[in-house]
Order: sequence, then structure tokens, then C-alpha cells
Amino acid sequence: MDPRLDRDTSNCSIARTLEVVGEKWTILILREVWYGTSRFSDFERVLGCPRNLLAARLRMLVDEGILATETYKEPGSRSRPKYVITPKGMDLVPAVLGLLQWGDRYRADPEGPAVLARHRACGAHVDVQIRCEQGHAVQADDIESVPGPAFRMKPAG
Amino acid sequence: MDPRLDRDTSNCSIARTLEVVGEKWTILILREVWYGTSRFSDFERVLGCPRNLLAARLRMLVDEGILATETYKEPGSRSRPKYVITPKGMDLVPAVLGLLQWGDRYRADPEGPAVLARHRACGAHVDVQIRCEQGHAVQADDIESVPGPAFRMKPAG
DNA sequence: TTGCTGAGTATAGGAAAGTAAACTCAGAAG
DNA sequence: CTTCTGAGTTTACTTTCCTATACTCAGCAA
Repeated sequence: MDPRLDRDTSNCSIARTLEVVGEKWTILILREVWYGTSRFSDFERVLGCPRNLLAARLRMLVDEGILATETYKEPGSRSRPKYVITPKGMDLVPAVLGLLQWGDRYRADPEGPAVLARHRACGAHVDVQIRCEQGHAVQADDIESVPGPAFRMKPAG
Repeated sequence: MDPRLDRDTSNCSIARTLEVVGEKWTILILREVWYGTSRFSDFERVLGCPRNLLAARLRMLVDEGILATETYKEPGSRSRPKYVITPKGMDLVPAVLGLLQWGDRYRADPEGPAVLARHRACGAHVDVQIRCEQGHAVQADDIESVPGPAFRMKPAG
């Protein structure tokens, strides 16, 4: 019996990230924030997401420090809240760009993707790559996974 | 009114990828396949996932071409199916590694991550990076999103 | 022919999500 | 003082998803 099958998977970083961003609408909200949307009614309009879920997801993202609230003021209206991304939220961009990249390759319309991501400085298309600390480009099957400092086995057999 | 709020988001590559891997357990199944698990009962054991969902997710991943079935045979038992990852499935590794990386940074135990990913050739830790086609390393806020060939507006106003 | 095992299928109950509409609340406008 | 608006909250109902348990099925062994 492979002992890895009895490892404790409750502290897996993938699972823990999915606890935060794995619910429906969450990543799509982040996509919109990343595209520049910041107001409640604008999220509702572009996503078609129910208001109660939108409010719940935004609150959770703010609680987690992925979004932060600021205020904006239209002339003739009172101040209202808006949502902006934090550095912690920006650190999710590689993961989301990884999803975008896979969808572009395997699930795009025949004419191509709906959105292109490019480097502001040079205009070239961007993608995510796996690299090692030595700076080598790494293929997915050249990665090996080894137990880390928090590795442990399941409590009881 | 920002016209981007009336764009058609139904062909978004992020949303389309989430249609495939966005359900509960799917990414965790891929994590296990990636770690070397291949048998139905082993997925069940390590994930603690209900069997009917496991069967449904495995069938969907095979239908999508992300996993493929092969057979194995233990001495004294009949042939049984096992699940292996395809190249299309391996192309999800950057996205999953992005999730892992974020969890390692923000949600790991005090002593560190449970699993470390390293380059088989040199042993160095691997991570995902954003790069442009010119080869420049790109920060998340140096990315701009522009309409692609399949960009379109919502059908009716 | 009875039992064992791995790989599922079937079913029933509960939780979460989707849909829709009504309601609240604060402040600016009239 | 009433109305309007954006940003929610609340309630009610339906549908989908998740969980847990029971059951089936195909061979191999005794």
C-alpha cells in the first residue's frame, strides 16, 4: 500500500486556496476587478450574478484581504463603496492567468480568445511559465513533489 | 457608462475553464493524479470524496480528454481500470501550481508547506511566473487586457 | 456456489446556489 | 417632505450539488 495515500491532505495549499476562491462567482469577480470593475452594480451587470451571492462573495474577499473597500463619489451623489484589489489579490493573477491560458488553448471560439493579455511595456502576449529557482524553464513532467516541512500522516488508521 | 460592462462574457476562457475544473473535487483529483494516484479506491481513500461524485468527476475528466483510462491487473485479480493524465491534463499544471503557490504564501502552516515542488533535473524549487513573448518577466500590474478576435457585446440591451 | 474485492450505481436527505421580488437605508435633489 | 439612486438585506421558492449509506456487478478463489 502506497503510504502517500494515508497522508493528511487537510493542509494542502491547493485545497486551502480553493477554500477561498473555489466557490462559484469568486474567480469571475476577481477577473472583473482585474479588468477594472469596482462598483457593486457594475459587477451585477457584467456578471449577471444574484445580488445576495455577490454581496456574500465581496464580503468574503474583503475579509480575506484579497479586495479592499474604498469610496467613490459621483457629483451630486453621496459617497459609496467600491472594491479594489490588494497585493494579496494580485498574487492570484498567475493562477487565474493559468486558467485563462488553458481555456484559450482548448475551449476558445474558432476565431480565437475573447480577451488578450499583453505586456504593457512591449505589447507582447503574456503567458505563465514554470521556472525553477535556477532560472530554467521547466516542463510540467519535470516537476517532482516531495514532502515539505508541514507534511504529516493522517491522525488515526 | 463603461461599455465593457455590456460585453458578452459567455466566451470568457476563464469561465470556460471553470466549467470543466470548477466543481468541487475536480482539481483535487487532478492533484492526486499528478502525485501518481490512479485507482478509484485510492482516490476515495486519499481524498475522502463520496464515490458517486468521484465516479462522476472521473467520467467527466475522461470525456474532456484530461484523463484517460488504462487497465491494470494485480496477480490473482481481474483487470481493472486506472486513470492517467493526458497532455491536455498536464497543460493544467501551471494553473494548479499557481493555486499551490498562493496557498503556500498565504495559507500555509507556520512550519511551511506540506508539499514542495522541485525541478527533477536540478532539485531547485519551482514556481510559476508571468512572461511575455519577448522573454521579459512581467509583474501582474504590467499586464493589460485588450479585446481579442472573439470579443463581442451582449446580444440585446 | 458462496464469499471476497475493486469499481462502481442508486437513493435519500441536507446544504448551497439560482431566481425573483420586496424591502431598507443614507444622502442628494427638487 | 417626498422622491430618486446605489448598495445592499430579506424572504420565498426552485433547482442543483454534496454527503452518506446501501446496493450491484464481474471475475477470482475456495
